[in-house]
Amino acid sequence: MENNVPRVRFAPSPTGFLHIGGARTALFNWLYARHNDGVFVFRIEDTDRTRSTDEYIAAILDGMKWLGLDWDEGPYRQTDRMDIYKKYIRKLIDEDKAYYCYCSPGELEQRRKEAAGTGGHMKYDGRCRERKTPVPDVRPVVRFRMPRDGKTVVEDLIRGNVAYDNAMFDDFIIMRSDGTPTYNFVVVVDDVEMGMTHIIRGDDHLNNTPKQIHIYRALGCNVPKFAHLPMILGSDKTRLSKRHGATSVQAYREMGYLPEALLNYLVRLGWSYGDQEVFSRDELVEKFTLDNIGKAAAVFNPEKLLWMNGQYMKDTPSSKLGELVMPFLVRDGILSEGHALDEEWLSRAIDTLKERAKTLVDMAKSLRYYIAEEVEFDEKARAKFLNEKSLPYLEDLRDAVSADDDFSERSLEEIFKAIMEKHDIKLRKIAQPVRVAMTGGTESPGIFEILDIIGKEKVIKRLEKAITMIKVS
RNA sequence: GUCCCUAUCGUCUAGCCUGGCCUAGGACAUCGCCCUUUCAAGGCGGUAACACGGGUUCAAAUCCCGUUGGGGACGCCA
Repeated sequence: MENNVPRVRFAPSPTGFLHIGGARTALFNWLYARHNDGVFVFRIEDTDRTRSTDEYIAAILDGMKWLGLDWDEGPYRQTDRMDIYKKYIRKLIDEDKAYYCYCSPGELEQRRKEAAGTGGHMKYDGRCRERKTPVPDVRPVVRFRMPRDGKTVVEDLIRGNVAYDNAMFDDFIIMRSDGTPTYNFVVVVDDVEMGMTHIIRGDDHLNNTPKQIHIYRALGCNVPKFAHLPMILGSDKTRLSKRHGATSVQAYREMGYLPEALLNYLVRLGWSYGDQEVFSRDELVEKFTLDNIGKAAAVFNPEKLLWMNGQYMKDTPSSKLGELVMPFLVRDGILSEGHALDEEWLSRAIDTLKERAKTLVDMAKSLRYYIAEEVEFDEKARAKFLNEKSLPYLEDLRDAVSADDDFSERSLEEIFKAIMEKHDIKLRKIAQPVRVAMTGGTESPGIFEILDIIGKEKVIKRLEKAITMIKVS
């Protein structure tokens, strides 16, 4: 044959932001394509015109780009392809594989309710199946003629063979009365037209698959391979939703997560490679295969994601983190827009912070005390450490630092040592008050490190401020 | 209601296909200790799971059946 290049796709519907589950589906498809030197197609399923918006399309594109999931074809939009669908529907009607149905939504809803009440099947009864004449003044839908007996087997790469009794399916609608086609139909037409070889998607589509298989057959096309991914659930084991906290990719972006970390966390929801937890992108591409995917649904655990992000923060070069943290500094009012920082200085500051910061937001927050003119004090910390007791140490330190032309880590250590000896105290007695004077709080990198980063001038200023505060109170 | 999927520590998972190496391994979280100028990080150690019941077998987390739990689908949503 002409070729056997695997072709896969990610096909979200733009009725919301790119969420965690969608991102993972996209990731698995992307990895499959990259691992197998295949083609990754991006398609927007926007046939639901009432709920799809351009804003969401833009947001999903943005999310994909941020995650670095680049596509080889697309994005295709189904609303641009209506002529294609109409052509196929025409064909099915002409071949009597589909037919017009004149039942109104109200009638259908009514019958469904009755069926549910009496324990029967909630499916369309097929009453327009053999109708030869149109009902006047009614815009009909088009239904697909499903077989009434026999079985349909879905050969799933993850779940094995799954058999369905055809008797349980009804003749589903493939075209609405307004002339637009529906999901189960367009998805097949597009996957056929776009030459998809593998359909990797959420588990929630497994039950749709037999219907789609019959469409493939009716169209006279090859059925692709299917791989249905286990779902991602919230902490209470129900479908992941806003109730469980942030679910959109951009929300994590705004909380200061790194795309690589999010991807790494997501890939481990359902996929594993022995005991390994941390994978570079290249490693993932190299190691990803469908047979390491589990079958059971996974619970999304924000704490592990946070840990994962910390791992990536540590391993990201400080210069890179500097670039990444800039927007957060501006957003959180730590730096005014357009104000530049010395790159080398920022890098050094980040060196001291990246081991402890779990997110870019954390880092920005810590950077505040390096950058700001005025320290913001935590009241508890201030009360505990900036008081009469620490006053003499702070005064001594101010005097010594002012006289210290060197202001190196080494000279500072000497100064501290001298003060410790003079007052016969341990380092902690002086380090904590100084830390509070410098940062406003009790948590920070090593005391000599932060003095070095803050710089002599500001150090003296902050010591003065602390001393004044103690004296005034 | 009907159908489909699924089931190892609180959570993500390895092991299951090709039974014995499993007194079930790793990671997050948690607890304790160490390191220490704080908070982290790091190091060391601990608590913690084969859902249940039947089979098959010399032997079952691993194979079979059932039960229960969880999830999903049954739309003129995707």
